[in-house]
Amino acid sequence: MPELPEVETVRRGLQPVMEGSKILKAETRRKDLRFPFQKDFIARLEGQTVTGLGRRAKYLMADLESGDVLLMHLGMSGSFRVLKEEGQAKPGQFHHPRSEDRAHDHVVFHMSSGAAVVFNDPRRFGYMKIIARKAFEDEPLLKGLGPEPLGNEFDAKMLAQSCANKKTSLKAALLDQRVVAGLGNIYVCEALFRSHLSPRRLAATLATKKGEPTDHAKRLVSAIHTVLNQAIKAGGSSLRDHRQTSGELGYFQHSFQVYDREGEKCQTAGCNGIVRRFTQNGRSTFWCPQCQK
DNA sequence: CCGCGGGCCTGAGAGC
DNA sequence: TGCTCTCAGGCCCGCG
Repeated sequence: MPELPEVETVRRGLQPVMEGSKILKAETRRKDLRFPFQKDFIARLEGQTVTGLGRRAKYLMADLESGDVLLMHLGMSGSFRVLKEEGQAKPGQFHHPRSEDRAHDHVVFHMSSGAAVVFNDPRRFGYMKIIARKAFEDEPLLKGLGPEPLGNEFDAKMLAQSCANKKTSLKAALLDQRVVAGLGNIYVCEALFRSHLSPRRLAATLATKKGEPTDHAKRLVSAIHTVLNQAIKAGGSSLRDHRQTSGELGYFQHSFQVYDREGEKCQTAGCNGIVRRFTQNGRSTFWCPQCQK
């Protein structure tokens, strides 16, 4: 499911019920997600106050007063729901609006704010890991990540430099989390479309021979900013699994111009192209061959 | 080091 | 109705 806008939407939903609140009880309902839970997973969470809830790329990070950080990744199908605890008398019991989903509720945090925070993940590509804040710099999961696409350091110059020596397509480069961290298949397709750049173009063409950013690089960075900001504002894109923590759907999928729109007319003004689909590095690419060059 | 393809899982939808 | 096949928003790992 989730790319940066979906993860950011989830972060904003969890923040009010987690930040400044204590984890009274934590439950894991199986021994693993993508990886086995650490043996001391529960012990390091229970009794801890969450001092901050942040995001890095597609990771959620809960800072704990102990100095630990709870790292959470939604994989392909992970989602969080915020539910109201039904009563102090029955810890572990909470109201669930979609009872048929209970089979994939794998983790629950019972917060002192009165919220039950439930992690659901049918495919279990998601995972949670607790790391010490001191060891943050060395964390292998985070170590190679490139810049935040909405951060100050990500600009045309930086993008051009990191693409300059790449031997791969622009599509593959943008999906590479070492180049820019947080984009996935949907937003790469949409950003390329909005900047009229072909997904097949060589990534290295974003830089001149002197390593300066081309106008293409500037257009692309600007399209990435626009599409991510609009998607966050829309609560993300709900194709299958993504939900806001309230259970509401995101609605940016209605604003897709190419993703999942094979065969439809190109929306670029004055273009009479048709949206096409092909496979690049094992993933579907949607684009308009007419106006993306 | 880099780029690519396989594999990890479950579920939805298409086609027969 | 039900089976089989394909595909899905991500990313680690091993190979060449």
